[in-house]
Order: sequence, then C-alpha cells, then structure tokens
Amino acid sequence: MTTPPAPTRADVTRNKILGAAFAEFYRHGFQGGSLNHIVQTAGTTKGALFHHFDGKYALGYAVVDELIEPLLMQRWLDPLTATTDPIAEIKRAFRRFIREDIESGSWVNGCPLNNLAQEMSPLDDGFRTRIETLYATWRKQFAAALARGVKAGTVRKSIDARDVASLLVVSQMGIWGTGKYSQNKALMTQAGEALCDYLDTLKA
Amino acid sequence: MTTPPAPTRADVTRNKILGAAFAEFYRHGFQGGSLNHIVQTAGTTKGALFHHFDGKYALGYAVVDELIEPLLMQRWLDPLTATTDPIAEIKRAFRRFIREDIESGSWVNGCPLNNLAQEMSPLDDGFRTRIETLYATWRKQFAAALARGVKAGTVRKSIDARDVASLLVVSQMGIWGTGKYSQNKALMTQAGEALCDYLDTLKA
DNA sequence: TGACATACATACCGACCGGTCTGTATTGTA
DNA sequence: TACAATACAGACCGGTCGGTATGTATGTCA
Repeated sequence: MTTPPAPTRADVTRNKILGAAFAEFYRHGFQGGSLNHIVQTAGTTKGALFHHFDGKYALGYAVVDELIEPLLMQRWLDPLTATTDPIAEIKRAFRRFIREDIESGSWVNGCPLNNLAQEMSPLDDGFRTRIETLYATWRKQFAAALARGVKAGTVRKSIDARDVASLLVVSQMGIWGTGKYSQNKALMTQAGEALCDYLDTLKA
Repeated sequence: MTTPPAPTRADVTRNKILGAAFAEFYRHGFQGGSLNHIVQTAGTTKGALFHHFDGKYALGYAVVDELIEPLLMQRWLDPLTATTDPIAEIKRAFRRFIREDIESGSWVNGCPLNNLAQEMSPLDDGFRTRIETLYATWRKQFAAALARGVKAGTVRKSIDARDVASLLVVSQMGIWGTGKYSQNKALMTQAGEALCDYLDTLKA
C-alpha cells in the first residue's frame, strides 16, 4: 500500500472546479449549467477552468468519469460483489438510498447519471458512450448477482437474470425520475415499495 | 353533433407554431429549445409567436395542455376505459407503442411528457402542476382498470392496485428513458418484455 | 539567480438568447 | 366604404453564453 501523493495546489483547484461542476450540472442540467456559475462557486476564474479542462464538454466528461462512476460503484455495485442473497441486498439498497436521498434533500434533483443520460445521450456521443458503459455495467452486475442467487437457491430458477436486471435498472431510473418531477416523497417511497414487492415474487 | 368551426387564418398560424414548438422542445428540451428555430420551422415570425403566446413559458404550457395531454389520453388511457382484462390491455399497449416508436424513430427522443417532467418540474411550478396532474390521472386510471380486473377475476386479488399502477408508470418512464439514452432498440424491447413478464405474474 | 513552464486572473469577443417595438397587411363591422 | 381591431412582419435591445487573448504570479530546475 502506497499513500496517495499529497495534492498540489493545482489539484485542489481542479477538484474544486470539478465538484462545483457536478453540483451545477446536477441542478441545472449540462446545457443549462453555466461555466460562470461554476467558477464563481468554485472560488476561481475562467482562466483556471480552461487551464484544467479543454472546454465545457471535457469538463462534463470528467464529471462522469471521476465523480459519477465512482459514486455508482460505491452505491449500487460494491455491496453486491459477493452476496448470495441478491434480492435482500437489492431491496436493502433501494430502501436505503430512497430514504437517504429524501433525508438529504437531493432526491428533488433526481439521479445524476440518469439526468445526464436523458439530456445529453441523444445529443453527444462522448456522453452517450460513457453513460451506456456505466448502465451496461450496472445491468451486468445485477444479472451476475441474480445468477449467483439462483445457484445459491435464494432466487427462483425460472427467472431470466438479464431481463430482471434490465427491469430493475429501468425501475431505478423511473423511481428517481418520479421523485424529481413530483417532488412527492410518499410517491417515490410507494414506487420503491412496489418494486420490493416485485422482488419478493422472485424469491425461491 | 355540431361540426367544429372552420379554422381561421389565425388558428392555422397558431397551430403551426404549436406543432413546431412541440417538435423543438421534444428534441432539444424546453430550455435548450429556441424560439427563433420554432418560428423558422413554423414559417412565421416572432411577431406572430408573441401575438398568440405570452412568452416561452406560456408556449410550453400550451404544448402540454393542447398536445401532450390529448396524446396521453388517446394512447394510454382511452383503450383502458372499459376493459375487464387490464393485464392483457396494458401488455398490448406497451408492446405496440414500443414497436411503433421504434418504427417511427421517435423513440430516440424518449417520452415527451417525461422529458418535460424531468427537465422542468423542479424549476417551474406551472410545468410541475400540469405534469403532476397528468401522471396522477395516468396512475389513477391504471389502478381503476386493475381494480376492475380484480372484480372480473382476471387479476390476482392479493395485489395493491395503486402500488402496481405506480410501478407501471415508473416502468414506462424508465423504458422510454432507456431507449432514449441507449439508442439501443433491443434493450428497450427487452425491458418491455421484462415488464410483460411481471404483468403475467399478476394474473388471477 | 536566471530561465522557463505551470497556474492562474481578467478583460474581452462574437453568437445567440428571449423579449420588445414599430410598422403594415388583413379582417370584421357598422 | 370608413374605421377599428386583429394578425402578423422584422428590426432591434439588453443580457448571457462558451470561449479566447493577454498579462501576471508561482513554483522548478540548471
């Protein structure tokens, strides 16, 4: 184990811009997000931004690669890597993140990945390929976990793991989308519970 | 039955603007959509637009009220009004519209209602209330149809019609969102089939 | 200590935005 | 037919956008 190198002053500036960009794009979308706002909240200037990034799109790509991807892994994928009871684990994840996002208030802005997916995938291939890779990984890991569950006897043999995985990811998009547009906590929670009921029907 | 009054020249102009606005907002989003583009593709001018509408937001509201709402009714709700086998009817609707939207090419732009919901609901109450009303109607009609199915013996008694309805609408959002971001027909179709499998588990 | 690349800061640019203003056809009405 | 209201057309406005050009500190190494 090597300790990570101490961040230089430039690293600090870059990270401040990156964090401000994530927040800006999360709240106002990529097209609606303003570079002027970003450098303002980051406490720096356009010069710094264009020194570290080649432009707005490069900044957006960096947000996906360096912030959103690790977030996806840590939230949804890492907890599944070794479980033999994927149904229980996935239910726990949905219930926990719905609760946490409601408590933190971030639920009104939806899912950062889905927001960018809906807005930018049809318009730009750089976003589309990155986002499709992330969702494909998501589905694949879910399917693998479900397959392990089948083998371990916790999940019904009759299911198609890939179909179920795609429906689960689809539902995640829809649930967070529902919270965002409705700003109705009960509705988001209800949709989550309905999905948990569906997951129960998959038990062996 | 009275025949509708013949459209005046002003009506024609207004409808051309409305149609162009629907297409523009569908493809580029509301914020990303340009009034200049709209009047250009409508073959008219800013003078006409601001004569018929009080501004960009009023135009967006009119698109929701006069185009998107009727589309929702005709597509998803009217076929359900009297059926006693809602599962078959809903499956038919999903399969048909997925196929039709893929054939027409409109699937790459997602669902017009969901697009506006995700983009504008958190930012503007005029959009939010309109959109929430439409989705609430959608859920309510689905739940009513499922309840009729329970009474008619085509749907399992053990289901909670409201929960299932909310999950179905959530899934619609997710499926069309998946088609839009992935631009992958097979993936969208697969998600639809997974939902149909789920619907089959609800049969009596 | 001098030379040079890195890391910013700031003024500025053209393009485009939503919206307004004024002028002019067109239409309805008396 | 005279007049007024409606229905446009098109130039124009202030503001914001992403992006650039230039200048100035700040390290880094010979």
